[in-house]
Amino acid sequence: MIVTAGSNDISVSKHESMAQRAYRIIRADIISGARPPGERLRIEMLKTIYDIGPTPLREALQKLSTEGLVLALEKRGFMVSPLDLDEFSDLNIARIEIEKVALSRSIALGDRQWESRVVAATYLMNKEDAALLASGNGVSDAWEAANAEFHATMIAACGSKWLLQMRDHLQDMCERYRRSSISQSIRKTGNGKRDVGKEHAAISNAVLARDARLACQLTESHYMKTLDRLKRDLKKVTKPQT
Amino acid sequence: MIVTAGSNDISVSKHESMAQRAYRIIRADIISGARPPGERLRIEMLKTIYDIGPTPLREALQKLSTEGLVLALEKRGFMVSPLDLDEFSDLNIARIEIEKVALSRSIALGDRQWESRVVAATYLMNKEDAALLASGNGVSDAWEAANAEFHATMIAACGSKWLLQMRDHLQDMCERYRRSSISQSIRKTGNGKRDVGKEHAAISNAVLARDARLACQLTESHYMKTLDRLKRDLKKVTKPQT
DNA sequence: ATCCTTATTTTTATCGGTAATACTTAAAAG
DNA sequence: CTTTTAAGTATTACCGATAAAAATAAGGAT
Repeated sequence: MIVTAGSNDISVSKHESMAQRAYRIIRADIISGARPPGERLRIEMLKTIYDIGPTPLREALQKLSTEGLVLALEKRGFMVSPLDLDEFSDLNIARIEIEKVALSRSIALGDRQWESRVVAATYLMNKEDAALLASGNGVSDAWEAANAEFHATMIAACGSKWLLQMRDHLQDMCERYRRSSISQSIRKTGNGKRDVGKEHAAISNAVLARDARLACQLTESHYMKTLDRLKRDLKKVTKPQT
Repeated sequence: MIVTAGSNDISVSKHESMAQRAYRIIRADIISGARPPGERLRIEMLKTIYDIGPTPLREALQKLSTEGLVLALEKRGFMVSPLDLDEFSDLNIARIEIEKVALSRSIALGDRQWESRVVAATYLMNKEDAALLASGNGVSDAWEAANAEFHATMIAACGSKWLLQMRDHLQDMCERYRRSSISQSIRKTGNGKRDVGKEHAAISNAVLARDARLACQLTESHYMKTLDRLKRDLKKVTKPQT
């Protein structure tokens, strides 16, 4: 199973309703940064852009406001939620904590089948990490996919769909911050002086050794390193435009 | 600050939009059980009941479907999400795990101000527990409020609004199951042979002693006891009606 | 005679247009 | 310079039209 980076599994049905289509597309556009934080989402404007009527558009925006990606202003329409450094910290705290909980549970509950998935994901991740180190010109889409799959697999056996769903949601929220940072520093270095491959390998070993304590600790510091770099890069971006 | 049982803080504005009004009311009706699980939510029907037009109703239902309280069926409208024992377990696992994380963080980060809030909430809880034990005829609304405030206070200093928000959401989802159970056993016994007051007191002591380990353990078993009773009562209710 | 399949009818969800209402901005007067 | 008023713009909600699905009835086959 291949899981694209930070996506909820929204199946693209043939007979997709206009509301669902609008929701899916606008959501992707917000997370990718195509619709920048703070941008006002006027119905008239969206109507012409996406060629979708006002009613399904409003439904989509309402859904997105429940998720937190869109802000519904009283009698003043909608806007893409602005970026806020404090919220980013908050978001990451929640994400990392939930990830640790899920990881511990996964390690405690995972069966042989799960172990094999871990081994498989680690293998792919290892290859992609090597390729990343070799090429040196930033992360590829393949690496992104392998990375997402790697971390998703580690916690897959946690035994709670809701726990996983909340993690996915938080990850999507974080993704938007990450993209904003990347669009500035244009995916410059692979990962500075970090050897991400080593970190991934260490996590995988701890997981397979069923050492929840160590696995959590490694995962936390793994994410924290990325977080610190993002925070640095984001300090310039967090002025929401009106 | 008084927090009513398991409610998100949806402010009731004077110039509330029809969509928001619909969302708020239908949400409350679903959680309270007024709209039973599995019930189809036809727009025409809701239009006459709530005296709200079809567009804001659809917006409200879309929001609720994002939350998980309502199920959106492809080209077949909406229905109240059916009750499912497996999902209830799932939900509770997530809730308890997040609660433990938040509690640990709260104990580590809480300041004197927070301690005083803990003491205050414990005091009220203690009084309500005593009243509950004395009267013997089931939990009162005052007890419910004190209980919600008690547990909310313990984790209030966790330092992540998102963590708290996710807990609230999960709690609301659980609440619906709880209400279904209660409507059957009609709030019969206070809590069987449990002395909930003792449990609350023990949790409070562990929290004030900054013993995260013990506090988590006590909180977990505290919730698990309630959970087991609910599960027993719910085994009869979980046949979703068409 | 009964059951299954098919066609028709009725119900109902979905979507786009439109009118009314509220807000914002800009300009003019005090 | 501040305040008030008016015009323009955008949001909100209702309505009608379209299309899809469920229900029912009819016809044929076993």
